Amino acid sequence: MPDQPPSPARPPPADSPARRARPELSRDRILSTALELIDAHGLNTLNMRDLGQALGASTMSVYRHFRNKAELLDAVVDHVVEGFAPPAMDGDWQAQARTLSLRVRAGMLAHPELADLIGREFRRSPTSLRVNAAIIERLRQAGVPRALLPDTYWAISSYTNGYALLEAQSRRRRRRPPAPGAEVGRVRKLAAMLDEVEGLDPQVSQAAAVVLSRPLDDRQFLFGLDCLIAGIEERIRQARATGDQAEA
Amino acid sequence: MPDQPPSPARPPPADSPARRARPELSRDRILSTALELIDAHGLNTLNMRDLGQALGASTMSVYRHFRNKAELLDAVVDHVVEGFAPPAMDGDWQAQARTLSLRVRAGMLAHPELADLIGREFRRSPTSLRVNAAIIERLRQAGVPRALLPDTYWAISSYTNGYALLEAQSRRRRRRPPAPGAEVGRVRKLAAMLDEVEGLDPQVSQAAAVVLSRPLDDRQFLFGLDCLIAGIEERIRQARATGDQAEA
DNA sequence: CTTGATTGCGTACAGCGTACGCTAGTGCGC
DNA sequence: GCGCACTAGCGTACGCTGTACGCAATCAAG
Repeated sequence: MPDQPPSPARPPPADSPARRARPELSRDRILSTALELIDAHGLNTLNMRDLGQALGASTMSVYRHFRNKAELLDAVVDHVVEGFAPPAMDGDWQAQARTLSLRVRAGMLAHPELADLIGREFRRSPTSLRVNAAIIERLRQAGVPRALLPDTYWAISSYTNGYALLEAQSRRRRRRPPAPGAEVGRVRKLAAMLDEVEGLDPQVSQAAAVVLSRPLDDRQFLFGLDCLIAGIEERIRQARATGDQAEA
Repeated sequence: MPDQPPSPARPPPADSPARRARPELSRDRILSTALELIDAHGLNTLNMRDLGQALGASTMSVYRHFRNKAELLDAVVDHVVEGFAPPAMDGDWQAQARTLSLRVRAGMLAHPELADLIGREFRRSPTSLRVNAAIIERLRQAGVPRALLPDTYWAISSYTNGYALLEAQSRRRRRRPPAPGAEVGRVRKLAAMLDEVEGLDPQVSQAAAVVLSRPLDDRQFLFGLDCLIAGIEERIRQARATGDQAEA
């Protein structure tokens, strides 16, 4: 395993009682406190001083458990990504892929402030690798042929990440869930902005406002996801038809 | 139009010769210099002092043209997004959507360091709105029915953004284009990382390494894109078949 | 009790964005 | 020509950030 940061060679003996009046600092406590702060006040406003204070400790104490802020954030992300691990499932590969994608998206939206860190790049931490390997294995077992497995995985990942990132951003903008009747107001507001853009036909800007103000929700996410899955299934059928002997 | 930052009410009369020995500071010159610095040294390392120096000016001079760093970066992004504006095209909607998506992706990959800023969120700047409105209008004219236009737009946008973001990251990791024979090394390296992850069947990690080490390239991008487009086309056909009178 | 390791802490510093006020140069009205 | 209002450019200074470093307190083992 990769060496722990400042190498806690001898971990506290676990049977020792609370060694200090204040609850002891631990990786887990730091992580969950950091996550709370991020969820509450945003990723950008998190700083080490506030984190120390929220923990009832000093700023620098955190550095006994994490080499630096980047490593801390990485661990927070891993903490969230743990939850993406696929449960036992059955059904054809389409159904499973759908469930997996929805699960990842839900996980990202559970912490919109972290979504950027989660979805912006392919992460190589042990946790991320394990979760992704498990997802890939599910797809393989569910019947996606080996030859199409990479294409399938990356296509669905890309769509899921891309959509969830946009969605997370719109949740960050207004911290409350979209009010039921707000649809009209949204369109009008965007239409007003579009009208102020020079060199734009009013007809065009009207149509664009309708499209761009459309709320990003489950229904719309599933539209794209199902289209993508259906398109891939078509390819799989073709592959099976043309080169059947390639299958084990 | 929205008020210019410090309101340059009277712009320099344009016929005036170079008023100083040093080339005069201007929005455009600042923007292109900033973009060069970002491309060369990365987004994170850009700071106002270095930017001033690269311009042959002082740090604070930039603030005469941009209210703050965020606004500057926004303008840099807009500068790049300008290039996404769709050219005149013809062909069915599938072909046009394909071209548009490829164009956006290419634009993002032309500046991998900026990709995060471009693709992470839906931007509301006049430039972004104009470009997006033009793209939507193209899709509409090419025959995407109004009722499916929002779903179609967001699905393709999400996929394109999501894929290009991942791709940009992998370009940032190694500044050189992927060497032709490096494929095997990539797989082995990832396989080694996966082997070190606990609780992972060697068989599974082997399969995952193949999938995850797959380079993100044109071919793979087009696989997902074409699947998505084909899936959407199927929906459009269905819509036309069931409710035909909805069309104008 | 001594020794060595480990956690928590306070201080201090460098890098960042940028508020503020000064200066020198410009075009306009007289 | 002469001021006048305005502006682009600049230097200084401040507050906030991450974190290097060394000391203090704690505890296990000898």
